[in-house]
Amino acid sequence: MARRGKVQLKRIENTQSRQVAFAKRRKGLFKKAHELSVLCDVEVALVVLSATGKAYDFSSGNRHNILYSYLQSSGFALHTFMTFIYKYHPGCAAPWNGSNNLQSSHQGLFESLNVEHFGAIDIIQLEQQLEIALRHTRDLKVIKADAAIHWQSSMKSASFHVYGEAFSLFVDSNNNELLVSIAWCFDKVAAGPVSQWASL
Amino acid sequence: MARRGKVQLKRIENTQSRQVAFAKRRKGLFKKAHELSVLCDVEVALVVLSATGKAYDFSSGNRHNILYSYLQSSGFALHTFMTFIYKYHPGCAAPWNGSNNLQSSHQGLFESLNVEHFGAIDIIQLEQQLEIALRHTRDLKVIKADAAIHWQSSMKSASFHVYGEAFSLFVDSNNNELLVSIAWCFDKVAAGPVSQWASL
DNA sequence: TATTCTATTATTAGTCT
DNA sequence: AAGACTAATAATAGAAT
Repeated sequence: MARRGKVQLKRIENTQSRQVAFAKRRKGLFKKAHELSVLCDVEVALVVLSATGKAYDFSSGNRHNILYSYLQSSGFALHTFMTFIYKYHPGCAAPWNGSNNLQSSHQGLFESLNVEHFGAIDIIQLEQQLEIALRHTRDLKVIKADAAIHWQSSMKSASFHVYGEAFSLFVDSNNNELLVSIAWCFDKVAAGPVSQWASL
Repeated sequence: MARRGKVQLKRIENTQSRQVAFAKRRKGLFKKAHELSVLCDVEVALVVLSATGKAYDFSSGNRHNILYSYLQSSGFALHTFMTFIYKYHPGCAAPWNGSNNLQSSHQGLFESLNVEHFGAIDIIQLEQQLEIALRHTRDLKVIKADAAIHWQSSMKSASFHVYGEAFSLFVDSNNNELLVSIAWCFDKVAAGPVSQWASL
């Protein structure tokens, strides 16, 4: 026989029924999401996280997808974190037990990782891992960035990188000030008199 | 009469039919998403972006929602951007035509914004606005950060802020190197010999 | 543009393999 | 646990308003 009445909108208490319902309804929901995106030509992003932590995602395919763009836009920060942590604290970043995409891409060298090829879920899980790793790393106070300041005597300037951004220290010949700038910012972001610095 | 046959899975070409279908199916999809989250006790996050750029979202209510956490986790970067752009280029960040939450929270001072109280869509739209504003600002090359380097003669160090992070310049008394560090990082992140700097 | 109507298709809970 | 069946409910295309 089929169902006796309409479904009540509350948690299905029987575990087995709940799991079966989850599989069926999840499939239905994803189908509907896909249909909506195609029929109505709109962007859809959908993430379902099971009680056991397994994640399922859907996003309408093109690169203009809002969630995709959003994750993409944070890709820079993510890549920076990845490189930074893996380089200086590889142990923390090790336990990748996420989705297949992630594991197959994790071929030892994070520098070669192309975040574009990850799905939304990979990135979310990766970032969560990295946050844990970062917190742990900060607690241990063991981060070391060995990137040296590069001196350019001819330019009377020095450059270094932090967070993936290129910073410059240089002397303003007009007022003899020490300036700090970011590569893309053509004005000083911080300044102080060279005289005081020289007296250190 | 009702429909004649099963629906074809392809873009509905008639604009009016497409818009009606969008309204109906969107409502249906959100209902299904809600049902799934309640019946099966799972997390669901759903974002739909219409062709005209209007965003609709759903996420199962609790704070452990994966999308919510994700957006939450990027709150720092967002807040930094907000503060930075509003402070130095308020005109760019002005046209807030997003959801109600955002407008009601936008009471003049961005410093007091609490990103936690925003919904997913608010944050996505806000970040998009900020990205446009930032790109515009970079193009015009008009960003000026007037934060001065603060010299502490007694500490033989100087500090400045970029991207909301506190940086320090100081001299390592052991090897007479100029060091750059970030506040939370207790080791140097970049270093160079003072002798070379002094000769500038 | 939004809502109602209704014939029809679509989904799915319970059941059985 | 995964799929097939089926009666029953749910969703919705097209039309009217």
